[in-house]
Amino acid sequence: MKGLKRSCYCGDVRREHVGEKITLMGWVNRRRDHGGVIFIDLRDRFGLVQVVFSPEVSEEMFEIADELRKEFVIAIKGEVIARPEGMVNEDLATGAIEIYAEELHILDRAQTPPIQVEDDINSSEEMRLKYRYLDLRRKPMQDNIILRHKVKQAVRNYLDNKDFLDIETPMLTKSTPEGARDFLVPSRVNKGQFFALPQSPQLFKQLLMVSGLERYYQIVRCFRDEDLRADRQPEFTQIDIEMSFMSQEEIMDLIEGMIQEVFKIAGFEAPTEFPHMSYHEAMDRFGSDRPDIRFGLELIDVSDAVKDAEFKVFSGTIAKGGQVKGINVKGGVDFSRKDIDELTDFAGIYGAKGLAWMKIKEDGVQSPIAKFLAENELNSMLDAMGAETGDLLLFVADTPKVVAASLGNLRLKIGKDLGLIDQDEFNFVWITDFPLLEWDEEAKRYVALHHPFTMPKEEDIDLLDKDNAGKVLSQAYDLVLNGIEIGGGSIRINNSKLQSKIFNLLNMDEEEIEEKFGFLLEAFQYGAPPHGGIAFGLDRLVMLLGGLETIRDVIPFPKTQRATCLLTEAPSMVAEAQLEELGIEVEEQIEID
RNA sequence: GGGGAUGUGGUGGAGUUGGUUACCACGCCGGCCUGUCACGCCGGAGGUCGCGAGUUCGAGUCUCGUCAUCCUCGCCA
Repeated sequence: MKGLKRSCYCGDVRREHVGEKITLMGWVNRRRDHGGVIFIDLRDRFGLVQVVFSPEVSEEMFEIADELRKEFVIAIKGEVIARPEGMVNEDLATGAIEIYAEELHILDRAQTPPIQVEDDINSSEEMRLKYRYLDLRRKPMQDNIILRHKVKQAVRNYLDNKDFLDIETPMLTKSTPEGARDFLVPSRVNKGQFFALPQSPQLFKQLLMVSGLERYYQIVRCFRDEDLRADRQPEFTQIDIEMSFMSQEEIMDLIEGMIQEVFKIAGFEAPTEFPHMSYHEAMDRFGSDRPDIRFGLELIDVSDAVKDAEFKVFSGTIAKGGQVKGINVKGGVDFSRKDIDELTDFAGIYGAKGLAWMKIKEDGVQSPIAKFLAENELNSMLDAMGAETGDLLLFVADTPKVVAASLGNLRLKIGKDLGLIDQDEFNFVWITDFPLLEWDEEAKRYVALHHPFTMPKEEDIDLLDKDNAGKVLSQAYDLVLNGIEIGGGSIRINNSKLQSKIFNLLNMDEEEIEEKFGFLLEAFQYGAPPHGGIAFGLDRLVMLLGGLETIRDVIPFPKTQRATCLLTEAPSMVAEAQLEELGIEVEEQIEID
């Protein structure tokens, strides 16, 4: 660095430094060449400052400055000068001063960057990912990274103050059934055997409770080999927490305190409202277990009103155990036929076979289905829906699952399209009282809704048999922010008999239980404390705090939707010798014409 | 595995019913300019229109296939 020592950051120079000789290092953000004088905006992580090159200060440096281009890395030494009156830049934190450069050293030259380093995105995400190191020079991206850091720091401070220990758990671990597809890692020492990367440190944190560590946390990478989405990456970061001797309510209280701390440190007002809602109520009113309750447009059940209707689409569906529900789009009477067709197609994505509609006009109800409904049926529908002149009512008749998915998502779409959502609001809700198990029609067995280590509600434990298991509720809780699940947890089973019973209900035989979870059941035989915990999706939390649309913007080096890294071009082929060492053969792709 | 959107100089976009020299902005290069800060002015370079077939006298434009990126259903305890 040419023997120079950086004396301060570009963004930190202020009026009080006037008269001082300082040394700055950074990147050339912009060059303005006025012939007789050259201005450089010098950038480092902390901001921008204007550097002036004038032949009156140094003829030699002025000539070198002529060579400077965008993204050159330079060091300059010079005096801080107060800008003359009228030349102060109010938009810049350092706008009251400028540096008259007496020394200039080019530390590294730069080719013209393929994407421009500017605040406003001027390139496709594909380009940004390929040149991520340049994309990350942009201030909005650096802000995201800094926000992420602050959130992690707030979590650490809060939990540290509450006697939690940061404890690491293995990344090379055991593949388990249930849950997401595992990423596998072949074992060279034990050919033909595989480690799995953790989907979460679930079992280890429970074992740490058995070990008596009492309060554990870890900000930890987790891996799930499933298809990607805007808010799903194959590797993501979890704030993982577990504690002993705490009830569900105590855990939720503690977590609310953590969220408040995170918001404060991230520069937001601490949220105060953390309402609770049962899973059943969430599904009923919003068609989702992660309801966005920033707006209304709730789902209303009209099954009772139409169960005997001549209209078979309604009555027939109810007879088969289905339901008919609707949403009331206030003032939606102006929706065109084309608009409604589009909504119908949208509902179809989620399995709805159709979308019935009614427009409430001055002169009565306009609807293609009105003629199939008796007057009293129509009236009780309108009554249930709270219909008024100017409203558009939309109905779906199907299984409860399809009704919830289609109307729930339709509600979100219309809420967004109509601008019913306050974008600046942070709205939390705890979802509780989840069913412990869900019947999987395809697999013909129960599957765990949360995970198989979740403690049933104490009063429901007697119901744990093949016939009634679907009715059992669990001591599980999800924290939902603005319609996105940011955390989920539960009180865990700490008793090997009960745990075995759950495994049995999940259709695991004794042999499989022993092979997959023998170590856990054994651990529970040596004095396991009551315990529970929660895990937060750090990426999603930071995304929401940053007002962003995708977690890729808060992950320095994310994968594309096809799970590749455009920067490193991973994954890639490996040398034959590497495979041989692992005892792995790759099947040739057979091409068929 | 399914549905949808997009792909045009370095970057982002426009390109009409298929029609002859593919346009704009930013960036880049050169010149001028001592107060700009998205500097300005003048000039210039830069294109296998993602790739491959097909239709046509003629394809950036139409058809089919394919690849890539994004959104999404399934999937994600």
